[in-house]
Amino acid sequence: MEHKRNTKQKQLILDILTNSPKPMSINDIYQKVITELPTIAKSTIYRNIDSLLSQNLIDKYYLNDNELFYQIKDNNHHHKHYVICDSCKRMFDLPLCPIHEIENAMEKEGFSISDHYIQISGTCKDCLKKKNETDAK
Amino acid sequence: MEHKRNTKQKQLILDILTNSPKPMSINDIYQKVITELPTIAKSTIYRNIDSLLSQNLIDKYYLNDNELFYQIKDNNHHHKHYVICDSCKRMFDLPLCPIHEIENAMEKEGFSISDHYIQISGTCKDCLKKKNETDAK
DNA sequence: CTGTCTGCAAAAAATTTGCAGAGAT
DNA sequence: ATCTCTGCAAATTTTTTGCAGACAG
Repeated sequence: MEHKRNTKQKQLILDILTNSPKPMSINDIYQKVITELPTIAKSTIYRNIDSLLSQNLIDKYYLNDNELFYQIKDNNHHHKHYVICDSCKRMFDLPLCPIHEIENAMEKEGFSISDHYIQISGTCKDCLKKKNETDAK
Repeated sequence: MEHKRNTKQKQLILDILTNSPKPMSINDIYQKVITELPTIAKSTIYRNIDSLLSQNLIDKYYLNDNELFYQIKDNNHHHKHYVICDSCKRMFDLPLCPIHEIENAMEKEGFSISDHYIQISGTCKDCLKKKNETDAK
């Protein structure tokens, strides 16, 4: 069995994802990486993202537009519950997780759940405030 | 303002999506279309899918793997609640919609919700049954 | 008729792969 | 020392675009 190694390229990608307040696309990551490692090849990004996914260190998913996004796996969010502000793109916590009720209901009907994904979008308190201030002018 | 026209290509794509019990990828659609219209160009599929999306006749979303899927818009599901069987890819109804509770809690905290999306995946009753029968052999 | 839509071919964009050398363990 | 990872270039795959003719309204 092959053994995954730690390289500065991989570590850098992981650091960038760890410090990003929001999910990043391959291009987001690439743009950020080349400021520190200008000679890196894009294929290295692809290969490391695959590697990190298979090591279960990051999550891959899909936002509203046409791109895949990657984000560090957050142990407090192994259920994928996202709340995203349309305006500032920050992500917030779901105040409650309703999935267990659903799970119970569905398993009663004979469906075995392996995964779930909840994404809620809207405008956060801060952006609403800004918006109101602008409108008032 | 340009006016959208109805062509047999577009109608065929819409019919195929209407009659499909499950979401289809661009390739799924293309493979199906060429059995009736062998000379159609793939770019026509892309263009018509864009057109149908902008007419709000279909929904676009993302399943577990790396592909975009399209599905006819179902008026009973304007909230995007999907339950998908990993095995047969059929889609089922959510037995209950928990979003209103969450909505209340979040709006209390000052977040204004514009959209939400719930996807639950797993194995359906039928596929579980098949699986058990196979395992038993 | 007036434009939009189509098929084709070509272009552009995104992702994957082969390889020889660099670097991690 | 071994074997994985990297950068580069090329190959492949996916999506978009330009154009002249077809065809819907």
